[in-house]
Amino acid sequence: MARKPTLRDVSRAAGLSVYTVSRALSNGDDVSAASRALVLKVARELGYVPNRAAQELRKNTRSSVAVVTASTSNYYYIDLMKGIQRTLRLSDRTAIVADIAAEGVYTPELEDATIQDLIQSRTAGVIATLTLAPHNMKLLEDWDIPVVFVDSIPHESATRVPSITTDNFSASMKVGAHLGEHRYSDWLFLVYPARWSTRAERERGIRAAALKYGADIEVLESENDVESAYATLTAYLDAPGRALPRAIIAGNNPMLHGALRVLRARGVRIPDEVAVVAFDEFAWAELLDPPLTVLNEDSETIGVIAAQTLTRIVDDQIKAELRGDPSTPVYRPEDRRQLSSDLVVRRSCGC
Amino acid sequence: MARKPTLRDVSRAAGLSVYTVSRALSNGDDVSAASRALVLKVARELGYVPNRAAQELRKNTRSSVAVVTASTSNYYYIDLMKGIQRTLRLSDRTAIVADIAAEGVYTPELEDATIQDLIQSRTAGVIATLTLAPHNMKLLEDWDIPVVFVDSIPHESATRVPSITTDNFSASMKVGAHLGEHRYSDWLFLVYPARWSTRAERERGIRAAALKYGADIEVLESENDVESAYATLTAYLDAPGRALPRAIIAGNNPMLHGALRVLRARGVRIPDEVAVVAFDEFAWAELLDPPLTVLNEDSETIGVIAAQTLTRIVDDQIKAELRGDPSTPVYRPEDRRQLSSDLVVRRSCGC
DNA sequence: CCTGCCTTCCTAAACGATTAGGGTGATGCT
DNA sequence: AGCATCACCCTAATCGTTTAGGAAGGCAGG
Repeated sequence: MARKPTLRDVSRAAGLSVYTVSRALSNGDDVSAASRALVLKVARELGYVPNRAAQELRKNTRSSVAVVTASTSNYYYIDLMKGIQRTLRLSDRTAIVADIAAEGVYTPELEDATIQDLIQSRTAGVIATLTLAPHNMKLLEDWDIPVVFVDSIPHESATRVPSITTDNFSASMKVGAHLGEHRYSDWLFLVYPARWSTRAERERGIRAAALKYGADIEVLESENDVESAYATLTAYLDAPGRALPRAIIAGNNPMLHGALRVLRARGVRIPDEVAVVAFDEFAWAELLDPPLTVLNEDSETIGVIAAQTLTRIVDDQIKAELRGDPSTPVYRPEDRRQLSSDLVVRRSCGC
Repeated sequence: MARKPTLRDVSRAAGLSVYTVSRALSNGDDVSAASRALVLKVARELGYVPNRAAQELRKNTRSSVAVVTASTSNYYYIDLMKGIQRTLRLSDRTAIVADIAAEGVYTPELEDATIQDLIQSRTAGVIATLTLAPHNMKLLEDWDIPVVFVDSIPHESATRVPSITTDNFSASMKVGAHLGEHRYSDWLFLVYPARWSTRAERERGIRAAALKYGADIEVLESENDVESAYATLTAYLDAPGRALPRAIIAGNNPMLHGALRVLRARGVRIPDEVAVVAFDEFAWAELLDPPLTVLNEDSETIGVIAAQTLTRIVDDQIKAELRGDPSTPVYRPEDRRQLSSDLVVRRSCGC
């Protein structure tokens, strides 16, 4: 198109002022039925589409929400996004995904750059899947950008910030209890670093369960990807005089994948020699060999609730601003939610 | 923060004009070293962050690229996004994901609304994973927004629009040839609808291979999700007098998932009774029972190339605009690329 | 006829950045 | 001295919207 039509073009073509055109298009009053019809007709003919940058600048509003993540290759992420997108659509907002792991590895520099970028675009709000650096939380707070954590918790200094997680402690207890009932007495917990904040509660739950059932528990930490998990577990098992554990608990999908690869490489039979259970349900679990017993945390629902919470906070901000009140986001205590989860029992646990 | 600092605030605090401040911050010349240092210091102290809406409005630039998809739950999508994000980051652009399938089902209305939304935000460009309706292509063209298709092709009216796909015909021939060499003579191709444009070439390749190896080929179409695939295949096999095919070719991940579930439910042994091969490699394929023979199409590379192509087109547009030329996107013939792919041979084919 | 009150529309000022065009001294050259 | 050149900085217009603050006309009631 030679020149993209603007409001002014429509106004000229319709013989009305930009004011009237603007009002007509935004369904405001102050416009006669005849004018409105004319404006709509002309706008359609010209193919007018409002410029959102201009709207946002003038109205001081923003329409997109950022999802900050470092684990787009984790499968639970797909369901999470599904829930988020579905919910945001209801309030005409869009999600933008900001992955702060370049080539699969998290870097603090990228986190900083990303946050800077989000502030530049004056994002309406942030949904974070991992704990953000305190100075970045400060930055977002300064700019009145609300944050909601999913499956992760904020830095301890920000205890008011909402967070939607599974009740990881209870979940881990469930996992542990199941192993305990099988009378396995020697567990290995293969887990990602504490930067992903679910780690702490999951470990606490597993340890509590081990204590309760009188099992030995070893916690083995690996970087959060399949290759690292494979290497770490292999090195662990290769240590002199080390015997196979009776049960392996995989902290998430990459840990599970690495562990299964190790067991297969060594020809270890599941669950006869080693039982396996894992956190985070995924589509193929039912078809693996053997079908996997997995903790299902319903990430789609988590996504929905997170998006609802954020939407509410943002809407409250807008209302406050209209009243002339400061637009600092207001967090409610009930925005901190822990969802329960189920153990999907299949075959890998020995059932 | 009470009031967010603007360029004017910085200029006042530094005792310089907005012009000088703007130049200093954007690394332009026309500014003394002393002033620049002062400006940077003041800007940092005030916590100034430029407002991108204002920048984009004034400079008539845009910084985000939209990925239009209807299959976020397909696993290849993860790798695709990885490639796209990684590439866009190099030119300081961000990807926004626009899913035009609500609740997993594609709707034309949502496609229209999404395109409208993209034009409102004056997206720099679009990467589409499925064929878009002709009137929407027209709209994007009117607004000079370039489009690149990945793993899909544009509507026949838009033959110049770039498209990065695997060479699906050759790929299917490879799949078929492998089955042919196993001397299987009775194939079933379980496949998604033609709305996903890879369907046509994949079917053509499979048929060609069947002809070449003298095999019988049946094409069974299902909606593009696991449940539908399961239902469709079950209904097919339950028809009176129907025998099991010797080999099943699954058109993509959801088809494969549905098929495997059916075979498991019926206690069919793979590959002894029925061999299975599938399109689209995915992480768990090596761990399934049995490990799956799969066509690997390297979606990450596809993502990278698509993003590079789009970036180049957009950059050309910007240059043209600076020269005063029309900013219609220019597509080159070599932007239509077909990538080769490998068959990852594991066990499910009978090897 | 005057007044008040709608309804409908307009003018012009924002929003926060970029930048064309112009000004001011200092410096160097003839 | 006179003049050109340069480095540095400023004023003000501009991008495409929204909206406060009228203004004009019509109508009803006194």
